[in-house]
Amino acid sequence: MNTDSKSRASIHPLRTRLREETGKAILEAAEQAIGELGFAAARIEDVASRAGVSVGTVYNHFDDRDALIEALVTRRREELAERMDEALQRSASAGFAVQLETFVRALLEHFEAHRAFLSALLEGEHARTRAPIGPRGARPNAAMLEVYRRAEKVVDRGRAEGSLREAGSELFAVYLVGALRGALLRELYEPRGVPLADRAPEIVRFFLQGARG
Amino acid sequence: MNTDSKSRASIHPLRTRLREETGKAILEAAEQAIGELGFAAARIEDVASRAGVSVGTVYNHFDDRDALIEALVTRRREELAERMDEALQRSASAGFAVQLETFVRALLEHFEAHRAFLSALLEGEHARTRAPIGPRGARPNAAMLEVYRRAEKVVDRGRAEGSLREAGSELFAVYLVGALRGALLRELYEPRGVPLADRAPEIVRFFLQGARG
Amino acid sequence: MNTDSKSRASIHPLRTRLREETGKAILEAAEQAIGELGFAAARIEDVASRAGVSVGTVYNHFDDRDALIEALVTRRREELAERMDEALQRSASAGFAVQLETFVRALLEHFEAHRAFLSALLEGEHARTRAPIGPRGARPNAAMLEVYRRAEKVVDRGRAEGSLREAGSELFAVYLVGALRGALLRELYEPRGVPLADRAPEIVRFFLQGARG
Amino acid sequence: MNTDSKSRASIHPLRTRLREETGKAILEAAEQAIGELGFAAARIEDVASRAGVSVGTVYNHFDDRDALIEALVTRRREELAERMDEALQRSASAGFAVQLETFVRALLEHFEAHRAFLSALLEGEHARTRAPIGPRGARPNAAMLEVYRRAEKVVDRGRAEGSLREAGSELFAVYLVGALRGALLRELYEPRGVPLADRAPEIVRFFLQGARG
DNA sequence: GATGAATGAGGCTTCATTCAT
DNA sequence: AATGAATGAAGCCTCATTCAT
Repeated sequence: MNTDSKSRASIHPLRTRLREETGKAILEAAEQAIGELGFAAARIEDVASRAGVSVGTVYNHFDDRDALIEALVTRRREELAERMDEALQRSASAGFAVQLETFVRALLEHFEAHRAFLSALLEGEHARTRAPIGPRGARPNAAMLEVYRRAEKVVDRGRAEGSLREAGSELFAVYLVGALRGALLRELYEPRGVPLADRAPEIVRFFLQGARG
Repeated sequence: MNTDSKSRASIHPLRTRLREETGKAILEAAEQAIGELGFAAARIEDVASRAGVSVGTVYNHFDDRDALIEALVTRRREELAERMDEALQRSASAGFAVQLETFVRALLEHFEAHRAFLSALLEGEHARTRAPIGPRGARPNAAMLEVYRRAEKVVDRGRAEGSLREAGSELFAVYLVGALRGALLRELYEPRGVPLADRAPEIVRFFLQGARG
Repeated sequence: MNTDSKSRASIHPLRTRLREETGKAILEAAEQAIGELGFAAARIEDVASRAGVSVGTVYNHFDDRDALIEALVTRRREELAERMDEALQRSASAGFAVQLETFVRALLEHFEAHRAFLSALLEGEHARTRAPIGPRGARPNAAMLEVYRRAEKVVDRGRAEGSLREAGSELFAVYLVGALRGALLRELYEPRGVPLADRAPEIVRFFLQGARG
Repeated sequence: MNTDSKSRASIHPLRTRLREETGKAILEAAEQAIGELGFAAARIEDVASRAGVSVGTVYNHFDDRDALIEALVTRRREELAERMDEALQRSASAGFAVQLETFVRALLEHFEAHRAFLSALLEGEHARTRAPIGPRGARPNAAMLEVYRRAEKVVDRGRAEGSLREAGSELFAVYLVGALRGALLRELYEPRGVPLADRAPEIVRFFLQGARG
């Protein structure tokens, strides 16, 4: 959002609150619009109408389209990071397998909560807006980087304590996230009634033992 | 492409050949442009200039932007399908593990051959052009469906002959493709010198034994 | 026009008024542009510049080029219908010959008021925009249908009260409108100083007595 | 057409003949295309395909689109002029009323023979192609001028020999042609089985006696 | 701050015209 | 001469962004 909301918080707390409410409503509308229409097709007008405000108001809260999307992605990424970190901390003292499952479950839950947006986010694991600026080339999006970083950490622990083998382990995190992502997309296309998070043990088992054992 | 090229092919074989060359050149230019700029940002002009033709020529070969993209995606999908089927047949008489690796290798090779485009294709595992078709949001793209279908077949064989366990097996294909996809994206972001296909044994081992064994 | 202008009219009456003004200005600019350039040659840009707005604004008011033209034609047709009906009612109690002349005069006056546009409207007594609707070719345009309908009514009255003969009378309305149209076009090509409406008695005399009597 | 066909007529009579055949076929195709699609919408490709030749061939015969249309209009106009003149001469020695009817009949027959094209020709009694060049403004098309000229002549004779009154007579030709045109359009929209030419007596009666007598 | 009409750059598409074969 | 693919100027339309109220 445009203003640094701290500065006047004490002077106009209500106004500030309202402003923040509107900002959040716009972000949620953007998530919804992008979920329904995709990054490329979602127009500012789509966001505004879903938020129940005018286009002008959207621009009162965000500098431009890119800033809006960036704010949305950033916020979701931070929420995801928090959730992952919380899960990792909570299970830090448990065994590796438990921590692993806790981590996987956290991811599944987060995606379940933002299923619509997820669709569009996974769309570009490497984010890309309309007008590419600067030298093009694939870049993993920041959210996925956060995920990979934590996944690496968990894998590292497993390897350190001998729960995972060394050979070929540099891609374990990648495989784990990939398998997870596969499960998510499948759920997206062929939704089952079951909560997504219930798949966690199964995924962990696959990760640890593979499809044979 | 627009042609019913057969009709006069016998009269002007050269011209027909040239026409087909142009069509192919445009498709390749489209692949390149989309690879560089993304589905949403690639303009017809970008395609035309990369193909060394004028915009008008693109429209002499394809009805509109969507038709061009569809033609490209379809062609690549068919090539991929052929490659997968060839691999499966070639290894049909070999053991399950060998067939699995052959299959994985075929996928890796195909993606390596179309690395640029791949980036954009994975972008939307659920394809979505401008106008989302129908009210529905996510749909797996046709190419991925072809992949899943074959992967299921391979997994089925493994399960049938007792090489894979039953429990949780309905998502094995999904995990396999997911892990593979993870490896591909990683390669995209942090390319190594090694041919991608060399990763096949490692991925198969992970799939069969998991990260523990 | 695109508006459902009522919805917020009470909130911003001024803005609503302005919006309607703009819409009307665009319609008038379209009439002018079409009058000068013809249906086929008049570009949206021509309309916009004559209205003193940008292209975008035209599209804020009308869905597309066809909608704009349709709106214009419809509006003029309705005005014409009103004018004709008013004339017919005003002269309903007068004698047949008087009513006939009043009717003719109303038509002449209307066309005089929209001389520029008239040229283009008569251009296609059978309307035809870009895409001919259906496989069929010629269709009388709606405005002329309105004219014919009223002309038939007047003729019917004349016949009913014995002022017109029966024989061959089914085309009398057509002849009347045709003769009128001829006079209009002549005026268009070789304008005289006299108000067009002054020709009414002459035309009526020709219609009733022919060129002999 | 481009070449002055006389120059080589004696050297390559066959080739010349073929060339002329093609040219005529293209003109007829153009008439057909314009009849179906309208002046504005008929593309060179539409003409070429109807003529069974390629676009290039059209350009081998006519300098550009305007030249093609002009050639078509000119040819039809000349045919019409011939037909009218023949009718006038044939009936020169007959009475005025007979000549009038002969003239009207000739017009009706001509239009019947080119009904499709007629539709488009009447569309613009003042011709107007895509890109208007020079100062715009309504101009009667040349074909109609030919018609008016002859109609005036006939009317003049009638007036000279006292068959028509003087008062208001300067527009009699205009009324006559207008009434005729009305009848033609009516036939176009609501075709009857009867040959159009059979309407001649009726129209003449209306012209001479009006709708009353 | 909210509103929504106005703006105009930019993308898509058409089609008259050219020209190598 | 005929062919038809290539060309590119020009028109339609969209939508991010601005700004007066």
